[in-house]
Amino acid sequence: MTEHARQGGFCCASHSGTANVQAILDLAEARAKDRRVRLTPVRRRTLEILLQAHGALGAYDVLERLAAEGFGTQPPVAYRALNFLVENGLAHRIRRLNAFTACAQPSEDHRAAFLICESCDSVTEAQAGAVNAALSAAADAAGFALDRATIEAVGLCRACQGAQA
Amino acid sequence: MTEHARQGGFCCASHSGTANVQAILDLAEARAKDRRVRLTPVRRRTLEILLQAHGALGAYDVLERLAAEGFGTQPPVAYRALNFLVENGLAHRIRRLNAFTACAQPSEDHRAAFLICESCDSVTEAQAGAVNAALSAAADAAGFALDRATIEAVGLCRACQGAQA
DNA sequence: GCCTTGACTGTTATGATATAACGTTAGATA
DNA sequence: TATCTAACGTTATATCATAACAGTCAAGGC
Ligand SMILES: [Zn+2]
Ligand SMILES: [Zn+2]
Ligand SMILES: [Zn+2]
Ligand SMILES: [Zn+2]
Repeated sequence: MTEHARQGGFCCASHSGTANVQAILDLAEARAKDRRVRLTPVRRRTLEILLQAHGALGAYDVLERLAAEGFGTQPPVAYRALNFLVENGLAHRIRRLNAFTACAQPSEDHRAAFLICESCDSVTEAQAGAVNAALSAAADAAGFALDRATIEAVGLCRACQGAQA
Repeated sequence: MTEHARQGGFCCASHSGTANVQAILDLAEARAKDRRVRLTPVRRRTLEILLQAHGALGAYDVLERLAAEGFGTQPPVAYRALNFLVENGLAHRIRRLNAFTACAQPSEDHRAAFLICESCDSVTEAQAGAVNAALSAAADAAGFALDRATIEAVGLCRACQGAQA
């Protein structure tokens, strides 16, 4: 699901180097230590899979890859690893796509918004400070104690606007 | 799914009168005429079911009620009616709950945000003008052509804050 | 009026997403 | 090493959603 064609060795800039991936994996290790949770092999590998993915991946996509590498073959294997990553701020769940994506800025305590392209299914993580502030205000006005929020925008990414849809 | 207990004849103020329900049904009729679409019996009844519901209803909940009243018994019956209502601004889909809810302000061209209570599963439709403005700005900054958005907040409603969670 | 046409309904069948429950394994702790 | 718990992998099942097709109905052209 939601995987776009690659062109040559790498599909795009954000996947053309391992430097960034490595940095995030290092950060994940550090955070796990910090929080006294374990970044086990399945969990780590799941994060790598998300980081290397083009766009968000469904749980069953992740599972397929894990199974091919000798990890478990059944859905809970993928769901557990993905939920771990989400709980620890290393991945996000994109509800509109029934999919997951690695967090692009795991070092920040950000509440992200996602920009989902209807044409190519790409998912971009946007800065959502202002959006969350506005949402907090709206929640306050309603007497609602806001914990967290899902903010997902649908439209056309820059690339697909040129090619239109 | 997501149905809370009722207490006596009616569960709460928003369901204690038919006046508002009737007004919305009338508005739905008018809008259908306007748009040259048909508010058929299943569709109308589906809207009524949502309006009378306590919180959001899953498609299969709606289906169960429809089937009991002599409409079709299979999932597409419910999904089609629900999709019609959503497309015509008479209902909203709550992705976090895999559920649907009648629009509380169908007369406005609003882009709604939803406040979902973790404790009682109630869903409140909040004014989201400012939130959408902020989201538009974030999308612009990313070169993203925003079409529409899903904004769902999770937390505690006013009533459940008192009773804590 | 009556026929054409497209929208609507209902069905069967299947696909896609997600979790419950349980026995086993492996890390941490003492 | 003994013990305890988190994590893993499995089976089984629950839940959500759509594809495809046949019969029905209502609006618009003649
Ligand atoms: Zn993130
Ligand atoms: Zn695109
Ligand atoms: Zn609404
Ligand atoms: Zn509540």
